Parts: sequence; structure tokens; C-alpha cells
Amino acid sequence: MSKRPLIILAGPTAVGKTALSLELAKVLGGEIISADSMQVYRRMDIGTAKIRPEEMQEIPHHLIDVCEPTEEWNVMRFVKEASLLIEEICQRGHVPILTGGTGFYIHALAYGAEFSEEETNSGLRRELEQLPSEELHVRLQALDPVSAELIHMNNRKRVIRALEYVLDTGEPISSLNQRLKKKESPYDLCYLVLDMPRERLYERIDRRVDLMMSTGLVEEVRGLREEGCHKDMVSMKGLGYKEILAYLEGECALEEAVTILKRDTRHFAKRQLTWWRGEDDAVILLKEPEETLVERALQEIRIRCKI
RNA sequence: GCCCAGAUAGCUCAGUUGGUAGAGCAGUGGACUGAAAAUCCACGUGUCACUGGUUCGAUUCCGGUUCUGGGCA
Repeated sequence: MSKRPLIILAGPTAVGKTALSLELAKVLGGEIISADSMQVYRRMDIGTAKIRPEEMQEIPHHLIDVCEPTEEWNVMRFVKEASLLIEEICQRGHVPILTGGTGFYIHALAYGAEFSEEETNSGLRRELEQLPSEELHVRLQALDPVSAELIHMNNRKRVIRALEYVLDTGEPISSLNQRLKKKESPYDLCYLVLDMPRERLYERIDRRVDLMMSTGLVEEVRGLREEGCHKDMVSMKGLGYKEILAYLEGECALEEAVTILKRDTRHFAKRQLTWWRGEDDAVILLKEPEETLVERALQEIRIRCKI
């Protein structure tokens, strides 16, 4: 059986992925799968710049609003759901278009990362979180020296994850990573990354945050807070949520929260770009000139996928 | 007009008992495989406002000029 085609439309926040994804879906008979770690949460609409139903133009959108903000979404759930969706979409004779800004999710899906079902030792993480960074790192050195070499001691989250993995599975996460690195994509990929000059992108980010503020971001976050969301939840670590929550908790002035939000969003966009620079199959698609954008995207798709 | 205080990195400022200077933030680059909008790492040459003087040597001391605050008329 030949591989399923998969069109990926990635790019930093605020670059304009949504508009292009709609155009492509219309031309190709596509269905859109969102690769976004925050748009999965219901009632987090303004801060995640989620597409509204009336903007979808009859194009099916998947993996948006599939999780409560009090729950935790993660890569494994994403890969599981998205893989099934790709299969279903293809069986319908449609083209799957993966659109979003979470590079980590996109990579895991595109290169077929596998996750074991039984790894569920949640008490272990809480136990490890109590330990000082130095001790965590020393432990990792003993169990998985390769990872210890790669992961900086201060990077507690990744040190903990690496420890968790060896302790649960008996296998160092570094050897899993090496195995996965050699894998070829199970899909017939067209991996596009939409980009534009940094300065213009940052201006768009600032403007978009202003727009969020004027369309009720504070009210949205207040509502979530009232239903019990708090800053330790994964959903509330999202941009716009953590900053506005800090304001609502009286930790800073609103104006300050907005400034920080803009700054953090710029930092995020920069990190996203770093991620895609390291993706071997990614093709950078410059947004300008905008008049020819759709045509150029389609050209790349025709070259890379047999559709 | 007079008095006082400033003028140093894109911004806020520190500092040099005279030997051409450094923090935070911004910015840039990087890592990333079950939290990823998370988490973490690395990167600092700038006419030390201008102009004279003292000095072997001035961003630092002294004089003048310009500009910016604040005060008094």
C-alpha cells in the first residue's frame, strides 16, 4: 500500500496559517487537522486565536475543542487522535491538511513516534519533582548517561521526563530517541512552513494581542478562573492565560500584563522558528508576495505529494 | 534669567580612588520525542553628549557649550 499523503502547514503564531489553510482545503478538497496544543481546550477561544465556526467555510476542522481546560492534553493523545483522523479523511477521499504551530506535535505525528500505552506511573513524577536539580541530574547520570550529557541540569522538566522513562520502561530515553531518529515518515509529506520577515511578524503579534484585549480576553480568562481554572493547569500555561491570570490575581497591572504577553509571544514565535529550522523536510514558504502565496503553496504540494 | 541634578549598549541604569566599561530587560542563535503557547542553554565595542584644559594617559578631574529633568524668579 502506498503512503497516505499529508500536507503540513506550520509557521509561527500570527503569521497567517489559518487563511492559507482554508484556501488550500478549498482547492484540494481537504479537511483540516489542528496541530495546536492550546486550541484543543474548550472555552479558550480568544487567547488561542481559534477559528470561529462561521469562518470555517464548510471545511471540516478537527482537534479543536476536544478537551476541558481542567484536563491535560499531550503529544501522545494528539498523535493517537490525529493518526486516526488522517486515515478516516483519506478513506473519505479527502486530503488531510495538518495546520498549526506546535512543532513538537507535528514532528511526532509526521515521523510516527510511538508511545507505549502502559506508562502511567504518575506518583513517580510528583516524587521526583521534590528533589533538587543536582540530585536529579546525578541520578540520571547513573541510569542514562547519554541523556545526562545532553540535558542541562537546570532543565528540570526534561531531566525528570528522562528519569521517568528509564525507571518505567528500563530503557534509556536516549536510545529511544536514537531509534526514532532513523525512522522515515509513514506519510507522503509536504511539510510547509509559512514565514515572513521577523520585524513584520513581531508587529503582527503586537496587533493581534491588542485585538485580543479589545475582544474580551480578560473576560474570557475571568470566566475560566471562576469555573476553577488555576495557574498550575497545563491549559493555563498558555500565552494570554498565564499573563492575564497574573493580573486577575493582583500580581501586576493590566498594562504590564499586556506588555509581558506581547513579549512572551514574540519569544514563542522565535522558538517556533528555531524548531522548524531543524526539520529536514520542512520547506520554507515566504508569505510575500501574498498574491502568489496560494499558487506557490499548491506548486510545492504537487511536487511533493501525488495528489 | 539664575540654581541644582543628569547626559554611559536599542531601553533602564551601575561603574571606573584617572589606565577606553558591565548588569537587568529588549534582541539574536541553539536544544527539545508522553507538560511543548512548556522547559532550558548560550551570546554584551558602546564616538562613556560636544568641546577645550590639566596629565605620560581623561569616559572619570577642571572650565565652557548643547540638551533633558526639577526648583527659584
